[in-house]
Amino acid sequence: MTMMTAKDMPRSAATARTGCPVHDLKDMLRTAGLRPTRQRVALGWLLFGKGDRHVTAERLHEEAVKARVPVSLATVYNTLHQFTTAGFLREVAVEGAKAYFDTNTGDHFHFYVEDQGQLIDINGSDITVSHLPEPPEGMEIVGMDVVLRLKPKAR
Amino acid sequence: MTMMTAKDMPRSAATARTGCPVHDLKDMLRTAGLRPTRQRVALGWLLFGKGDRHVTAERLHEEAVKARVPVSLATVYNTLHQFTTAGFLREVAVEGAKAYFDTNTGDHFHFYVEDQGQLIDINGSDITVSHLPEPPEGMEIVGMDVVLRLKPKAR
DNA sequence: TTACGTGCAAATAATTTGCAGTCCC
DNA sequence: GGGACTGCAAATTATTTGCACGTAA
Repeated sequence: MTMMTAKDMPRSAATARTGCPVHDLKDMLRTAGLRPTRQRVALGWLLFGKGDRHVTAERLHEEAVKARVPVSLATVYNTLHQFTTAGFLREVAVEGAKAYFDTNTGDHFHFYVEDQGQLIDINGSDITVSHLPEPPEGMEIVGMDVVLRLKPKAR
Repeated sequence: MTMMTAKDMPRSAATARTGCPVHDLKDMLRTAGLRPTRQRVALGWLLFGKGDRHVTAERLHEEAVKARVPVSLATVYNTLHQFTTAGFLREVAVEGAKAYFDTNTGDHFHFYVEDQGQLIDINGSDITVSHLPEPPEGMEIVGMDVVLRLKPKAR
């Protein structure tokens, strides 16, 4: 492994599909061995229905409640982890205790606005990481995180 | 900003000094406006006395207790954050709720062994990140994290 | 029907905070 | 001596778990 750019990255699982979104979602879930329950379909709809997103469990829970899909916070956590295990989401570690989940499942890069706790995708950039070192014996690289931390410019 | 390699990175604050280590430590603290209390000197000693390290608050607390420097976990947290604010440490976000503190304060790169929660410096490597994108208007890039996640090789 | 899911509330884990007592300058 | 520092315990925050009940296949 030596080189990788943002352009190589796979897109999110949902955008690869066509046809009836709800039907596709159910298929997605079944393929992963997950029953397409009301909650999972609703959360999947919120997550994959509008392009790439970054959410915390708490924010997704708020959204679901607003969308009149009452679901417990615990189930949101369960579902996010099931989706992650299934490969529909990727967990992004940025700082502190908050876990962010990203619908763009490939290795890719982020801006992180420290003061707002906001994650921003770096898309279609020429950003390149080269000369990756060999992993230690018996290990393999399973992912790469690149986070550029932002702050308001001092003036 | 376009290019940056591990070789450009500054070393840790402590290794830049010479002479009596304890004296230097106290100087370091005073310079940062921190009183050189017993606990802070002891923690500084543990942190900067043996080259670059990565610690969690909990591990450092264990070490301090073993080294017969009883200090409360709360004070360890306080001290780690004070050192970070002063620029002696850098916080590394890798995953979950754990915060790692690194005595190497420059932007640099890590391996992270997911199963063991272990951080490994990538030192003296040719790893290069180029073509960094411009930050959004009014923002500036204040740091970069690159984490390569490792797992035991499947065989 | 029946195993898988869900919701709730309680349990954990990591970290922070309030405050009374202690220590450096 | 006085404000900065520390330790303890309680409070927060983010997340997980146990278990009775509900529901998709």
